[in-house]
Amino acid sequence: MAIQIYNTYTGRKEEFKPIQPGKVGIYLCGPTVYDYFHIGNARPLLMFDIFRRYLSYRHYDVKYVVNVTDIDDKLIKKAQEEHVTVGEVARKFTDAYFEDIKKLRIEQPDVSPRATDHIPEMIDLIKRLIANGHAYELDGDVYFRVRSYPPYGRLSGKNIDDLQSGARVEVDERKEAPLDFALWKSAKPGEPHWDSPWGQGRPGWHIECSVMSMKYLGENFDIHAGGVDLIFPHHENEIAQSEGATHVKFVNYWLHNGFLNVEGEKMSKSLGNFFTAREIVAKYRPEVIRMFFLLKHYRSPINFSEERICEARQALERIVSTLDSINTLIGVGADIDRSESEFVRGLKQEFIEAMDDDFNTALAIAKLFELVKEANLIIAKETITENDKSILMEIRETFYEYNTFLSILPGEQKSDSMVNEGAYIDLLLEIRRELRIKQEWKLADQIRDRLNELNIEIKDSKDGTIWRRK
RNA sequence: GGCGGCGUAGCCAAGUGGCUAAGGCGGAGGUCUGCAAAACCUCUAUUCAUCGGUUCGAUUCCGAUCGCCGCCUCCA
Repeated sequence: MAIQIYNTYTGRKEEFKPIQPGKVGIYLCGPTVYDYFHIGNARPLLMFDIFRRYLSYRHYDVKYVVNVTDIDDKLIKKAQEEHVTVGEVARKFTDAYFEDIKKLRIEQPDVSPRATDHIPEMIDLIKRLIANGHAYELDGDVYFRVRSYPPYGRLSGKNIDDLQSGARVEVDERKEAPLDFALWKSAKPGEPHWDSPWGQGRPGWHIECSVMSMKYLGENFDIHAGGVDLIFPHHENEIAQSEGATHVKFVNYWLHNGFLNVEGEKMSKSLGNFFTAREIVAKYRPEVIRMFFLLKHYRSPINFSEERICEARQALERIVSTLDSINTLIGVGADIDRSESEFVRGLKQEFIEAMDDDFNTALAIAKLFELVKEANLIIAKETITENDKSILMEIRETFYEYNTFLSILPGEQKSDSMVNEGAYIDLLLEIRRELRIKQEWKLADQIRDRLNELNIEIKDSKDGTIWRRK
């Protein structure tokens, strides 16, 4: 079965057929760097990174581009408020963006183009649009002539007449039509600006994505992604601009993630009901946050609350503790010959089918829990055969394999101090073991309680005592 | 007003024209244990918002109703 993807453009799931066999070009509308991004903004960054890595896992050669919008109204406003330059705002929050995605275990895109590095290309594209009648200049501004592009509204399922009657924007009287949107804006005093054939100014918001996606992925590329709120007008405008200039189909598959809500309302800066990603990642492990998102299909809205995050943490704990048990039972590095069991193979196939079906991570994760259940059943047995062991190994290998794109297992990297700490804890537990043999419960319990206060959890079992950080 | 989506157990959440409606959290029992914690196991929806229709058969398709949400303006 081939990979199926829900395409907003056609409104249905379609078989994914890359333009070039074995290769995929993906563009995601990235952050506007005027502030730290919040946990809702993290959803597309996190999910599409997983999809991109999954496609790599499925042997596609993926080129993944996520832009950085470093010039727009919000940056200008922020700079004015803080009495710094727009460049300083952009630098600060671009750095923060890269730090934050790293903390969330999101991999670097192959290309992270900045809007301000592509002004000449934007000017070129606008020139082409003017030349072929899709755009017009007005006192140093340039507008796209929506009426000149008949398919306008196709992506968002809107028609131009409805849009005009429902328009709530104050209409710029100079424009030919209310829906015409800015490609180039003349500079106001004190604003950043670039020279152009229409005087000094700056690009409109939508043009950068057309330019940068086509520059790095070609005039026609496979996948363009973003939040549902970008469907209109941003992506609609991108299509009009790009196809108006090239007369080539812009994007084959449009993917849109659902919103993250807080108590039923969307999380947004303007509503003030947001948490920055860095706040959340400081409070919960990145794996937990990833699990939280994975537990729901990317196109559905997801409700954010600490309770939901804690549920995700518990769910993840179930996986991690089973893997721990496997490791203590058969050793971390053990390598015994394995004949792939029917059971594991079946579930692996179901996992892949779930992922292939429009990236149904919620279903895929459920398959993982069925593996966990099987592993626990084996672990609980009185006698464990060699065959049992090999099944446990297969299950463990499966988790490691899928973790290459899920990144939900605890990170390997441990600092030196943590390694040392581990040695001390082992020492304490060794002493405690002696005490328990001598039935000196009081002292033994004291060690347990004190370690617990230090967030080290002790679990006694017949196979010995294991510990972990809470 | 226009367009789109959603309504599945206490909560979260997949899914399908007909076989036992996944999985997780929580809860209840049990196992293990010096005690504890943790963990594990078992159980936890005669039913899929409501009402009609199509069908041999619908939670799944169609229509209506009610409720919730998003977009139509910057927004992931």
